[in-house]
Formats: sequence, C-alpha cells, structure tokens
Amino acid sequence: MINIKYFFKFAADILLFHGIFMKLTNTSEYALRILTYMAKDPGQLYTAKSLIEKLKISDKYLRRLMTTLSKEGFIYSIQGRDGGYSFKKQPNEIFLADVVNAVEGMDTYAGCVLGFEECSCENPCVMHSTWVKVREEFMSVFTGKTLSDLDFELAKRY
Amino acid sequence: MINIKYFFKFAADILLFHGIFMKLTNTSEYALRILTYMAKDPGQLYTAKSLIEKLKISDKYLRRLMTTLSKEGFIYSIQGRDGGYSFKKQPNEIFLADVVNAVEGMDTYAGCVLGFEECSCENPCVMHSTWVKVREEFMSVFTGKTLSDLDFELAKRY
DNA sequence: TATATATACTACATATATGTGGCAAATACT
DNA sequence: AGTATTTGCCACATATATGTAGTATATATA
Ligand code: SF4
Ligand code: SF4
Repeated sequence: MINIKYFFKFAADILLFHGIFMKLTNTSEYALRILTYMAKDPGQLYTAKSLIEKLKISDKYLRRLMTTLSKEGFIYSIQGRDGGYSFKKQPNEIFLADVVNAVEGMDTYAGCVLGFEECSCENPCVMHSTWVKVREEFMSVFTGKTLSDLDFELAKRY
Repeated sequence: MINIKYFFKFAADILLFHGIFMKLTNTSEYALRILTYMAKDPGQLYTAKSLIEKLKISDKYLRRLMTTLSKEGFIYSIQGRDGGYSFKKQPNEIFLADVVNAVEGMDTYAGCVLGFEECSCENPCVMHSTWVKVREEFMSVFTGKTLSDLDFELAKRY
C-alpha cells in the first residue's frame, strides 16, 4: 500500500533534482547547445539565422554570444554575404569546461557548494565528506569530455 | 619536465571546477549554513544576532530567511526579549533537498544541465549519457542526506 | 557602384537575486 | 507602565543576468 502523501513528496523531490543545481546559466547552456550542435557536423558553415531557428535562442543574444565564442578562439566568424561561423579549434580539442569558462566570468564562482572561498581538505565544511565524491564525478565530466565525445547518435534534441 | 602552459591550464580548470556549477545560490547556501550550524547543537535557542556574528551573513537578509524557514516549518521563532529560533522538525527529518526547495522557487528550475524542460531517457540531449551518472550521484546526496547525517566532527567552518 | 545579406557594436530595457533602512509587534524584566 | 531586546514586515536600493533596438561594418554578386 502506497502512502499518497509521501509518494507526492518523493515525486516532488525527483522533479526538483531533475533540474535544481544541475542547471547551468542560460548563457552557458546556449554556448554548449550551439557548439554541440555545430560539432555534429563540424566542417559546415553556420549562419546566426540558422542557429537561431534550429536552437530557438533569442536573436541578438545569440549573436553576441557568437562574437564571444569567436573572440575566445573556438570559432571563426566570417562577415558579409555568405558569412557565418565555423570551428577554428577542432571539436575534440574543446573541453566542456573551456566553453563554460569562456562565457561566464570565472571570478563569479569563487567557492564550492557552501560558498566558501578558501576550501581544502584541511579546512572542510560540514558537507565536505559527503560532497567530495559528487564534485569529482562532476569535474571529471566537464574537464574530461570534449565536444566530440558526446553521444550524437543518441541525441534527439539540441 | 612540466609544460608550464598546460600546468596553468590545468590549475585554472581545478579552480574553475572547485566552484563552478557546484555552487548554490547565496540564499540556499545561507539556509544550509544556518541550519547545519544549528544542527550541531539542535536543542539550543539561537538568536539572529548570534547567527549573524558566527556565520557572517547580512543582517536583514538572514532575518528574512529565518522567517521563511520558520514559515516552512523547519524552525520555531520566538519573538520578544529572550526570543530566537530553534528546531521544530528534528534535524534527522530535514533533507538537504527540503531546505533548498523551501528557500528557492522550485519553478525556476524546470530543466536539466542543458535547460530542456521535458527531459527523459526517451528524448535525450547530446550530454545525456555522460551526464546521467553525475546527476544521480548528486541526487542521492541531496535527497538522501539529512541535516544530522553531516560530518560535524570533521567540520572546521560553517 | 549598388544591393542584398551577413556579422559587430553600443546602449538601453527587463527580470531576478541580493542587500538595506525604517518601523511595527511581541515579550521579559524592572 | 516603561524600557530593552528580540523577531516581522514592507518598501526601496543595488548588482547581475538576460533580452532588445538601432546602427555600423564587411562581403559577394550583379
Ligand atoms: S564541500 Fe569541501 S570544498 Fe566544498 S565548500 Fe565544503 S569544505 Fe569547501
Ligand atoms: S542530460 Fe538528459 S535529462 Fe539532462 S538535459 Fe540532457 S537529456 Fe535532459
């Protein structure tokens, strides 16, 4: 017999943790979605217009972001008629960490889960021992995976 | 022989991922720091003043947050002289997820890492297969650990 | 050179999170 | 009752992220 009250509590937790914390800023999301989408067919030249239509990202915001990604050296931008964007760095040389680092001010994120600036195993907060494993899993994905390591066969959306 | 350029790149990644993404909002941080600090000695009555001094959190912001935590049923608030806050729910009944859920609008977080609203294994994004494991580790900590499950012996800071 | 089609840039507009000031209300003590 | 101490509330101030408008610049083609 299922206790309805706790079922809903549990369901709410699942919904909550499906997203909470694990969600990047819009800007990082956009950057990753754009670059992973481009990485599916890395040789192509992509116009802002085509990316906007495909990825449903706000026009001017995407364009600004593309300029950032260009200045950061991930892509070329070709101005004028028949212009667009294509990879400068190879997708297998672009780590997920690099992308996020490029579009967000790294200095914004000085601390860990509980916001302390100077953290170490020698000066731990109360969550440290429970948190370390998650943090390392997380780090290994974002520092270890490149744009070309992702599962393009599986993906049904960008 | 160490390649200096890559050493610095690596160091930057470590710094980056020490914080990035894994950092909660200030509000959630505060809530967790306050409640974990109180959970170290759960029977005590804590004044806002003492919490502000100990945890270095902005006066009015902390007070507002305490009212929220009170309304959400985690703590009692006792007004007037000799007033303060103490636990209403037992710390071992308060999951980390509950705290974050209470102080942040859950509706803000509708999606997962790439921001999609309707996600499932049947409709995955390009990161899904690499991301699922991290997400589950993460979920198990926040839905599985209560305030009293944390390592109070180890902790040197709140 | 004129035109169509691109990206680049700057400034402003809006939304949200975070922080602050001032005063009201509650309670214990004298 | 009066005072000191404490929480509660509301409105505004500030910082940051996000989104929008308008214009300038670059390039291929006719
Ligand atoms: S979990 Fe560890 S690294 Fe993160 S804030 Fe706490 S002490 Fe610092
Ligand atoms: S990783 Fe999976 S659950 Fe997360 S956004 Fe991608 S498809 Fe959705």
